[in-house]
Amino acid sequence: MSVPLYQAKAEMFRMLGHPVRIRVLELLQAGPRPVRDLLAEIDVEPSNLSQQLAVLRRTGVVVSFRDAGLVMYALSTPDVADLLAAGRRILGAVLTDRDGLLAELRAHAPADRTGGNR
Amino acid sequence: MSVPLYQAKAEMFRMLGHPVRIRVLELLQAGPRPVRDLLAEIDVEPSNLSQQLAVLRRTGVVVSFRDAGLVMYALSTPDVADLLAAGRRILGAVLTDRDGLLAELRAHAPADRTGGNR
DNA sequence: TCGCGAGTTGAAGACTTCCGCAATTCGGCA
DNA sequence: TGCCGAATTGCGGAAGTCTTCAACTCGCGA
Repeated sequence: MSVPLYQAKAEMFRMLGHPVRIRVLELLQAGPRPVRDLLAEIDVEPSNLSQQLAVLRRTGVVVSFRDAGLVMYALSTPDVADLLAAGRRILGAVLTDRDGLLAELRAHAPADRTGGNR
Repeated sequence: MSVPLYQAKAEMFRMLGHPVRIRVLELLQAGPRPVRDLLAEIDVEPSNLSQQLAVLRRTGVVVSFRDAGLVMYALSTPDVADLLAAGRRILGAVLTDRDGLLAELRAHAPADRTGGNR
Protein backbone atom coordinates (compact mmCIF):
# COMPACT_ATOMS: atom_id res chain seq x y z
CA MET A 1 0.00 0.00 0.00
CA SER A 2 2.33 2.73 1.18
CA VAL A 3 5.45 0.81 0.26
CA PRO A 4 5.86 1.21 -3.52
CA LEU A 5 5.72 4.97 -3.05
CA TYR A 6 9.49 5.17 -3.18
CA GLN A 7 9.40 3.10 -6.32
CA ALA A 8 7.07 5.58 -7.99
CA LYS A 9 9.17 8.54 -6.96
CA ALA A 10 12.31 6.86 -8.21
CA GLU A 11 10.69 6.26 -11.60
CA MET A 12 9.66 9.88 -11.75
CA PHE A 13 13.23 11.04 -11.22
CA ARG A 14 14.68 8.40 -13.46
CA MET A 15 12.63 9.72 -16.35
CA LEU A 16 14.22 13.11 -15.81
CA GLY A 17 17.68 11.60 -15.96
CA HIS A 18 18.43 12.32 -19.58
CA PRO A 19 19.74 15.53 -21.18
CA VAL A 20 17.34 15.50 -24.11
CA ARG A 21 14.33 14.93 -21.91
CA ILE A 22 15.32 17.78 -19.60
CA ARG A 23 15.82 20.05 -22.51
CA VAL A 24 12.43 19.20 -23.93
CA LEU A 25 10.77 19.97 -20.62
CA GLU A 26 12.56 23.30 -20.36
CA LEU A 27 11.47 24.27 -23.86
CA LEU A 28 7.90 23.27 -23.10
CA GLN A 29 7.79 25.54 -20.08
CA ALA A 30 7.26 28.43 -22.49
CA GLY A 31 4.16 26.75 -23.87
CA PRO A 32 3.10 23.99 -26.30
CA ARG A 33 5.46 23.35 -29.20
CA PRO A 34 5.46 21.19 -32.31
CA VAL A 35 7.93 18.34 -32.61
CA ARG A 36 9.43 20.20 -35.50
CA ASP A 37 10.57 23.08 -33.27
CA LEU A 38 12.04 20.79 -30.65
CA LEU A 39 13.91 18.97 -33.34
CA ALA A 40 15.33 22.23 -34.65
CA GLU A 41 16.60 23.31 -31.25
CA ILE A 42 17.86 20.11 -29.75
CA ASP A 43 20.16 18.55 -32.35
CA VAL A 44 19.32 14.88 -32.05
CA GLU A 45 17.98 12.41 -34.59
CA PRO A 46 14.23 12.46 -35.11
CA SER A 47 13.85 8.87 -34.04
CA ASN A 48 15.79 9.51 -30.89
CA LEU A 49 13.71 12.54 -29.99
CA SER A 50 10.60 10.52 -30.61
CA GLN A 51 11.80 7.86 -28.22
CA GLN A 52 12.49 10.39 -25.50
CA LEU A 53 9.12 12.02 -26.07
CA ALA A 54 7.54 8.60 -25.73
CA VAL A 55 9.20 8.20 -22.35
CA LEU A 56 7.88 11.56 -21.18
CA ARG A 57 4.43 10.70 -22.46
CA ARG A 58 4.40 7.33 -20.75
CA THR A 59 5.27 8.94 -17.44
CA GLY A 60 2.54 11.49 -17.97
CA VAL A 61 4.49 14.74 -17.63
CA VAL A 62 3.64 15.74 -21.19
CA VAL A 63 0.68 15.26 -23.51
CA SER A 64 0.57 15.33 -27.30
CA PHE A 65 -2.10 16.41 -29.75
CA ARG A 66 -2.31 17.36 -33.37
CA ASP A 67 -2.73 20.90 -34.64
CA ALA A 68 -2.55 22.17 -38.20
CA GLY A 69 -0.95 18.99 -39.42
CA LEU A 70 1.79 19.04 -36.80
CA VAL A 71 2.12 17.03 -33.60
CA MET A 72 2.29 19.31 -30.61
CA TYR A 73 3.59 18.57 -27.14
CA ALA A 74 2.75 20.34 -23.89
CA LEU A 75 3.47 19.97 -20.19
CA SER A 76 0.67 18.21 -18.36
CA THR A 77 1.36 20.22 -15.22
CA PRO A 78 3.24 23.45 -14.52
CA ASP A 79 4.74 21.84 -11.41
CA VAL A 80 7.49 20.55 -13.64
CA ALA A 81 9.01 24.00 -13.50
CA ASP A 82 9.48 23.65 -9.74
CA LEU A 83 11.28 20.40 -10.16
CA LEU A 84 13.69 21.82 -12.70
CA ALA A 85 14.22 24.91 -10.59
CA ALA A 86 14.97 22.80 -7.51
CA GLY A 87 17.43 20.77 -9.57
CA ARG A 88 19.17 23.91 -10.69
CA ARG A 89 19.40 25.19 -7.13
CA ILE A 90 20.90 21.97 -5.81
CA LEU A 91 23.37 21.82 -8.60
CA GLY A 92 24.65 25.16 -7.44
CA ALA A 93 24.47 24.39 -3.73
CA VAL A 94 26.22 21.08 -4.07
CA LEU A 95 29.13 22.59 -5.91
CA THR A 96 29.80 25.21 -3.26
CA ASP A 97 28.60 23.77 0.08
CA ARG A 98 30.20 20.41 0.09
CA ASP A 99 33.47 20.97 1.92
CA GLY A 100 32.40 23.82 4.14
CA LEU A 101 29.46 21.84 5.40
CA LEU A 102 31.58 18.84 6.18
CA ALA A 103 33.85 20.93 8.36
CA GLU A 104 30.88 22.34 10.24
CA LEU A 105 29.45 18.91 10.93
CA ARG A 106 32.77 17.68 12.20
CA ALA A 107 32.93 20.54 14.66
CA HIS A 108 29.67 19.46 16.29
CA ALA A 109 30.71 15.86 16.69
CA PRO A 110 32.73 14.94 19.80
CA ALA A 111 34.77 12.24 18.08
CA ASP A 112 36.56 12.88 14.83
CA ARG A 113 39.05 11.80 12.18
CA THR A 114 37.01 10.76 9.21
CA GLY A 115 39.86 9.70 7.08
CA GLY A 116 38.48 12.00 4.41
CA ASN A 117 35.39 10.89 2.61
CA ARG A 118 37.55 9.72 -0.23
CA MET B 1 31.18 25.59 -21.56
CA SER B 2 27.49 26.28 -21.15
CA VAL B 3 26.47 23.24 -23.17
CA PRO B 4 27.00 20.31 -20.78
CA LEU B 5 24.63 21.97 -18.34
CA TYR B 6 21.85 19.63 -19.38
CA GLN B 7 24.24 16.77 -18.89
CA ALA B 8 24.91 17.84 -15.31
CA LYS B 9 21.24 18.24 -14.53
CA ALA B 10 20.47 14.86 -16.00
CA GLU B 11 23.11 13.27 -13.80
CA MET B 12 21.66 14.97 -10.78
CA PHE B 13 18.22 13.52 -11.47
CA ARG B 14 19.57 10.16 -12.45
CA MET B 15 21.19 9.80 -9.05
CA LEU B 16 17.76 10.29 -7.49
CA GLY B 17 16.31 7.53 -9.63
CA HIS B 18 16.54 4.75 -7.10
CA PRO B 19 14.15 3.84 -4.28
CA VAL B 20 16.85 3.24 -1.68
CA ARG B 21 18.60 6.50 -2.47
CA ILE B 22 15.37 8.46 -2.21
CA ARG B 23 14.56 6.83 1.04
CA VAL B 24 17.96 7.66 2.46
CA LEU B 25 17.56 11.29 1.50
CA GLU B 26 14.13 11.45 3.10
CA LEU B 27 15.46 9.97 6.31
CA LEU B 28 18.36 12.40 6.33
CA GLN B 29 16.03 15.35 6.11
CA ALA B 30 15.41 14.94 9.84
CA GLY B 31 19.12 15.34 10.53
CA PRO B 32 22.38 13.34 10.44
CA ARG B 33 22.05 9.60 11.01
CA PRO B 34 24.41 6.67 11.42
CA VAL B 35 24.53 3.99 8.74
CA ARG B 36 23.27 1.61 11.37
CA ASP B 37 19.92 3.43 11.62
CA LEU B 38 19.46 3.63 7.88
CA LEU B 39 20.15 -0.04 7.63
CA ALA B 40 17.55 -0.79 10.29
CA GLU B 41 14.85 1.19 8.49
CA ILE B 42 15.47 0.41 4.88
CA ASP B 43 15.69 -3.36 4.60
CA VAL B 44 18.50 -3.82 2.13
CA GLU B 45 21.82 -5.60 2.38
CA PRO B 46 24.61 -3.63 4.04
CA SER B 47 26.80 -3.77 0.97
CA ASN B 48 23.98 -2.57 -1.23
CA LEU B 49 23.21 0.34 1.05
CA SER B 50 26.88 1.20 1.05
CA GLN B 51 26.92 1.30 -2.73
CA GLN B 52 23.93 3.60 -2.84
CA LEU B 53 25.48 5.82 -0.20
CA ALA B 54 28.62 5.95 -2.30
CA VAL B 55 26.58 7.19 -5.24
CA LEU B 56 25.03 9.93 -3.13
CA ARG B 57 28.44 10.87 -1.81
CA ARG B 58 30.01 11.00 -5.25
CA THR B 59 27.29 13.35 -6.46
CA GLY B 60 27.80 15.50 -3.42
CA VAL B 61 24.29 15.58 -1.95
CA VAL B 62 25.45 13.90 1.25
CA VAL B 63 28.62 13.93 3.34
CA SER B 64 29.90 11.33 5.77
CA PHE B 65 31.92 11.60 8.95
CA ARG B 66 32.66 9.45 11.95
CA ASP B 67 31.17 9.97 15.38
CA ALA B 68 31.43 7.72 18.42
CA GLY B 69 32.72 4.84 16.39
CA LEU B 70 29.86 5.00 13.89
CA VAL B 71 29.81 6.42 10.38
CA MET B 72 27.28 9.21 10.07
CA TYR B 73 25.68 10.64 6.97
CA ALA B 74 24.11 14.06 6.48
CA LEU B 75 22.61 16.12 3.67
CA SER B 76 25.09 18.57 2.24
CA THR B 77 22.33 21.07 1.49
CA PRO B 78 18.75 21.46 2.72
CA ASP B 79 17.66 22.21 -0.85
CA VAL B 80 17.26 18.49 -1.31
CA ALA B 81 13.98 18.78 0.55
CA ASP B 82 12.60 21.07 -2.17
CA LEU B 83 13.49 18.57 -4.82
CA LEU B 84 11.73 15.75 -3.05
CA ALA B 85 8.74 17.94 -2.32
CA ALA B 86 8.49 18.97 -5.96
CA GLY B 87 8.68 15.33 -6.95
CA ARG B 88 5.86 14.50 -4.61
CA ARG B 89 3.73 17.31 -5.99
CA ILE B 90 4.22 16.23 -9.59
CA LEU B 91 3.47 12.67 -8.78
CA GLY B 92 0.10 13.81 -7.52
CA ALA B 93 -0.50 16.31 -10.31
CA VAL B 94 0.40 13.88 -13.04
CA LEU B 95 -1.99 11.27 -11.78
CA THR B 96 -4.95 13.63 -11.74
CA ASP B 97 -4.32 16.23 -14.45
CA ARG B 98 -3.40 14.11 -17.36
CA ASP B 99 -6.67 13.52 -19.15
CA GLY B 100 -8.41 16.71 -18.18
CA LEU B 101 -5.52 18.76 -19.43
CA LEU B 102 -5.43 16.98 -22.73
CA ALA B 103 -9.06 17.79 -23.34
CA GLU B 104 -8.47 21.43 -22.54
CA LEU B 105 -5.56 21.68 -24.95
CA ARG B 106 -7.56 20.07 -27.72
CA ALA B 107 -10.30 22.66 -27.27
CA HIS B 108 -7.85 25.48 -28.00
CA ALA B 109 -6.53 23.88 -31.15
CA PRO B 110 -8.50 24.41 -34.38
CA ALA B 111 -7.62 21.01 -35.85
CA ASP B 112 -8.14 17.82 -33.91
CA ARG B 113 -8.25 14.02 -33.79
CA THR B 114 -5.07 12.96 -32.10
CA GLY B 115 -5.71 9.30 -32.45
CA GLY B 116 -5.37 9.08 -28.69
CA ASN B 117 -1.87 9.39 -27.32
CA ARG B 118 -1.73 5.63 -27.20
C1' DT C 1 48.72 -6.84 19.87
C1' DC C 2 44.73 -9.55 18.52
C1' DG C 3 40.17 -10.04 17.30
C1' DC C 4 35.61 -8.19 16.39
C1' DG C 5 31.90 -5.57 14.59
C1' DA C 6 30.93 -1.75 11.42
C1' DG C 7 31.21 -0.32 6.84
C1' DT C 8 33.29 -0.34 2.37
C1' DT C 9 35.19 -2.05 -1.98
C1' DG C 10 35.71 -5.05 -6.14
C1' DA C 11 33.96 -7.99 -9.42
C1' DA C 12 30.63 -10.94 -11.99
C1' DG C 13 26.12 -11.74 -14.02
C1' DA C 14 21.42 -10.44 -15.04
C1' DC C 15 19.01 -6.72 -16.63
C1' DT C 16 17.88 -2.12 -18.59
C1' DT C 17 18.78 2.01 -21.28
C1' DC C 18 20.61 4.41 -25.22
C1' DC C 19 21.41 5.15 -30.13
C1' DG C 20 21.08 5.01 -35.21
C1' DC C 21 19.14 2.54 -39.03
C1' DA C 22 15.46 0.93 -41.75
C1' DA C 23 10.69 0.27 -42.19
C1' DT C 24 6.05 1.88 -41.07
C1' DT C 25 1.98 4.80 -40.08
C1' DC C 26 -0.73 8.79 -40.66
C1' DG C 27 -2.85 13.01 -42.43
C1' DG C 28 -3.11 16.33 -46.11
C1' DC C 29 -3.16 17.65 -50.85
C1' DA C 30 -2.71 17.35 -56.03
C1' DT D 1 -6.24 7.47 -55.42
C1' DG D 2 -1.33 8.11 -55.00
C1' DC D 3 2.36 10.71 -53.18
C1' DC D 4 4.96 13.48 -49.77
C1' DG D 5 6.58 15.10 -45.46
C1' DA D 6 5.98 14.49 -40.46
C1' DA D 7 6.50 11.53 -36.77
C1' DT D 8 6.70 7.01 -34.74
C1' DT D 9 8.06 2.09 -34.12
C1' DG D 10 11.06 -2.12 -34.11
C1' DC D 11 15.40 -3.83 -33.78
C1' DG D 12 20.35 -4.96 -32.71
C1' DG D 13 24.55 -3.78 -30.63
C1' DA D 14 27.06 -0.87 -27.31
C1' DA D 15 27.06 1.04 -22.79
C1' DG D 16 25.42 1.63 -18.31
C1' DT D 17 23.01 0.14 -13.79
C1' DC D 18 21.62 -3.03 -10.06
C1' DT D 19 22.40 -6.75 -6.85
C1' DT D 20 24.95 -10.11 -4.48
C1' DC D 21 29.12 -12.48 -2.87
C1' DA D 22 33.47 -12.49 -1.00
C1' DA D 23 37.39 -9.99 0.53
C1' DC D 24 39.10 -6.11 2.71
C1' DT D 25 39.91 -1.79 5.82
C1' DC D 26 39.45 0.60 10.00
C1' DG D 27 38.88 1.86 14.84
C1' DC D 28 38.11 0.15 19.42
C1' DG D 29 38.17 -2.64 23.52
C1' DA D 30 40.08 -6.96 25.86
